[in-house]
Amino acid sequence: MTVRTRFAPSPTGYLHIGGARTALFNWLFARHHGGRFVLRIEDTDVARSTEESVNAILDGMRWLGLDWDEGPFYQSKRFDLYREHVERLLRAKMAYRCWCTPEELEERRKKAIEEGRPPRYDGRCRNRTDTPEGAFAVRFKVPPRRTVFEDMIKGQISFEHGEIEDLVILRSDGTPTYNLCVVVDDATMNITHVIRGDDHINNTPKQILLYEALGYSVPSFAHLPMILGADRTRLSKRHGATSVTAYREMGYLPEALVNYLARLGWSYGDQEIFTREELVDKFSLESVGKSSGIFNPEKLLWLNHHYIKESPTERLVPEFLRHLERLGVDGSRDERVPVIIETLKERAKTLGQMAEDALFYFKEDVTYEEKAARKFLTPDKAELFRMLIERLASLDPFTRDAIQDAFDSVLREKRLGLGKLAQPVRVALTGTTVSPGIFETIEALGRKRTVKRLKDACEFIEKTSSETTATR
RNA sequence: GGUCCCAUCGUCUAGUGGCCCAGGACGUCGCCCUCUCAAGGCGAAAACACGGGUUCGACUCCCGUUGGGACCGCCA
Repeated sequence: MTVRTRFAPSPTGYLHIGGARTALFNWLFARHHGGRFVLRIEDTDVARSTEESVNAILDGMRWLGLDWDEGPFYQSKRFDLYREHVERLLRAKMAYRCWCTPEELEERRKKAIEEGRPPRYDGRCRNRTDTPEGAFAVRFKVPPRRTVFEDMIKGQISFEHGEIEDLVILRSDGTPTYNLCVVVDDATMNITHVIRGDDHINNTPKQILLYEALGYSVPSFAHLPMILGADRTRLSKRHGATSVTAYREMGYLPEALVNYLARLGWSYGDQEIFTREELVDKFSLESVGKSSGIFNPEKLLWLNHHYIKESPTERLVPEFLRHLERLGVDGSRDERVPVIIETLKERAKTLGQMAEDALFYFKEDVTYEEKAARKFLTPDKAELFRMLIERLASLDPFTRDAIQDAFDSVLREKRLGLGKLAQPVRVALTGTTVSPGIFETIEALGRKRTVKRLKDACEFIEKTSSETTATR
């Protein structure tokens, strides 16, 4: 039998980091076994589901490269199928009508909690023979025994049915509920392995009971440990960015996120970096851990940095331009872009940061950081800058090696170390004391701008030195 | 509160009874390299929750305690 897995998000928000990992593990498992990966949208809660959310989820999946073989299927389009199944259970007396209203149930629940009893449905409509007027829900009759199943990650798990209440499978408005839909869908879509978060463990016995009642074979289950925030509670908005989209917007690479998510809960010896192919090749549920993991943004950042460094420059160009644009710079027609990226690759942890760091290359005028200017743009530098301008003007080709030669010749003549010239030039060109290596910076900035900025710096020096003399 | 799940450095983890006075990675700290910042190299601090068993021998097996988490809906 070929492996079939599925990812079944409910479209009530964006693709969450936790959801993305569930999707990834399902995808990896299917791909590893040469199986099929199915996408299903669980939108039975019509009120909370939105199309916008569906699109966000699909976009997120595509961006991460999690392609699906079938779907997306929408539960909202399969209501007839679910109702048929409910009918079947009703006819077999495995389910019954319940006329208790949500308000009554809520009241009983409250009372039960107050009296210290478990807040469970008391089954009062179970053996009811009359058929009152009004809307009714349908409940599944949970048989009195225990259910044991073998979880592929957690091992054997067992539940005493006394703990399970007769669950509603059809609401009084005629719409089916989650537990029924999942079972009907997974069964009719021939899902062989249900891989999902372990927050679903408590639903599993109910679902197994439904499979059995409906005469379907029960799939294998694998419950993934949760991803927690730094405070060890379920990862949520309070822990910072949790949507896949947000990471894309910040300039993370999908391969970094995929690699990070794969390693959160799964491991392969001491290996940290995995290509997509390696992941598919090496993934197995046996090496998925049982305990929940805390989302660590620092490590994700490290991986992102790694992938930025390793990516071919062409790969980064379009994304880089996008981030530049958000900062108000159109670099699309600037042929220096690849070279500029080269200078920044090694030090940018995100593409967003790379764009920010690249801003000085594009600005018309440099604004000096006050402290930097005071320290490095001192009167003695004007002469050095002029010598440099002269030599740079005649360089051909204008490459980092040639630029270094120009520096060397000035330095030799003046008997100075590189440090004495590099920092002032850096300030003149970028306005700050931090930038890529000075030769590559100049090469990427280009001759015209370099010369212009050095000249501007000379003017600045003259102006400030005359001011200080004047105040003396 | 009930049910279920979980428990190795701050974090992700390796470890499936002797190879472990516990290995790797992120982060942190120090040193080296150096035109700044990074990158890179080298090094350091840092963990088997606790208590009982089982065993010649437990991080590894069993039980309990403690701690953490999830779920308890006519949400999914």
